[in-house]
Amino acid sequence: MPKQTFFNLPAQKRKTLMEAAGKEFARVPLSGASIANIIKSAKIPRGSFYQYFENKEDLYYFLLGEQTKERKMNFISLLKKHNGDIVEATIEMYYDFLKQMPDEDEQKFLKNAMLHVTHKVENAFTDVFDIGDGKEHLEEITALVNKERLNIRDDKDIFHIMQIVTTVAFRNFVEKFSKELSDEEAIENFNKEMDLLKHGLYRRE
Amino acid sequence: MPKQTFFNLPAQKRKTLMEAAGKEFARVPLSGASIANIIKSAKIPRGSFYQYFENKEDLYYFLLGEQTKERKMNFISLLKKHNGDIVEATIEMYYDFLKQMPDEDEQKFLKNAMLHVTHKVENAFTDVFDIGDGKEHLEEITALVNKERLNIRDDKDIFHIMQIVTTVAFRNFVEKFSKELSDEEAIENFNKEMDLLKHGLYRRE
DNA sequence: CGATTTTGATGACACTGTGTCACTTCACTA
DNA sequence: TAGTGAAGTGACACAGTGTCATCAAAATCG
Repeated sequence: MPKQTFFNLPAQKRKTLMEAAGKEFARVPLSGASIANIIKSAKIPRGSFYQYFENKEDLYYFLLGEQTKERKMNFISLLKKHNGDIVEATIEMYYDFLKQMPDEDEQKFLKNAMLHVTHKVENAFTDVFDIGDGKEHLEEITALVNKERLNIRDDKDIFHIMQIVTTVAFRNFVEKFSKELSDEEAIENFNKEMDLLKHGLYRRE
Repeated sequence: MPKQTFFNLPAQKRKTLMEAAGKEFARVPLSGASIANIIKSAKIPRGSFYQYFENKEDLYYFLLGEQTKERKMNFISLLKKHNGDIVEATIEMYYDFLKQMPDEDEQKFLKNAMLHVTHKVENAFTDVFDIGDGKEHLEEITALVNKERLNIRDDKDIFHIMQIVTTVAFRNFVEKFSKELSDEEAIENFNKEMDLLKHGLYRRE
């Protein structure tokens, strides 16, 4: 997390800084990004950077979190819209994600993130639970889920289902970028896999 | 890929070098590893390192590939053993992987790899297809698979099923490391999820 | 053989980038 | 208006990378 100093900054300066960071992380993946470029582009001195952030990673994960925040917030409402159907909600989330695809820099940033996924990056995308107090949020989702339709014994299994669906969805994203699939191809693959998840890999007797 | 010079090296020297690399990559994740440490430990001059490898990453992915080679080779025989059942074969692969868990350095190396997974690392684990000529290998697997039991329309769907199963299996590994689960907990989670995959997330009518 | 060419070994060096720290400036309050 | 704590600043020490000119060894050839 950025230091308090960063949050005390005037909004404009904060925005400039984040834009500079976005630009640099769009240019190259985390490992290749340089603080020098960011501060040059944001026109702040080196010392200030360390006044605001622990290091490059600190800024990076903060930015990633910000960029995915809205997308994540959306899940609850999608769940309501689809009458508690987790898979359908995730499918629409996937579509939205593809459609939204914001400005070019943000797109490149995401691509870099996807191709150099760390455990932390993956969590940023798949932990739809982890907003604010994670516990409560998970409970909220659990309550919303339509259990009639699901092949589960108890509430704990909902967690596994979420896990599976988000993991496979995420993998499909990474693939879209790494294999440079068109939206159509990506969606075709994704739908096929979601279908297999719903009805099972094994044939029904 | 390492340069030819590396493969021309006497076996002993090559081994020493790989051990030194293993040690360094066990100590810290790729981004933190230093060539200086590796060459000091392997007692070779800096220039020689660049005679053998393009850079740190080159060595890293080569080492990763070597360490997982045998584990990957195993899949075909597991598939035969389980009469072409992909899920059962993958389940046994997972168990083997947990049980084998070799010397401490190799274990730490894997842990670092898992927690800082790049798209490339994930592929190293999940591309059970990609040994030697990928095309042939995939066909070999496709031929072996027992399609009677699977919920598929054509051979292309087998690919999606492999994708799903290996992705979820891989995610379970990462989780074992990141949440420091015991073997028992890890296996319980994993079995639960494999079961959901087999029979579907949706309830059978 | 000795000469020549090719291949490999070596470490000093230029360069890039990080994080720190002593010092300055600013904003606010007593 | 002096005093205090927070924020700003950039020079610097340090760590790491990749290259290159040079040397050594081995293979090839007339």
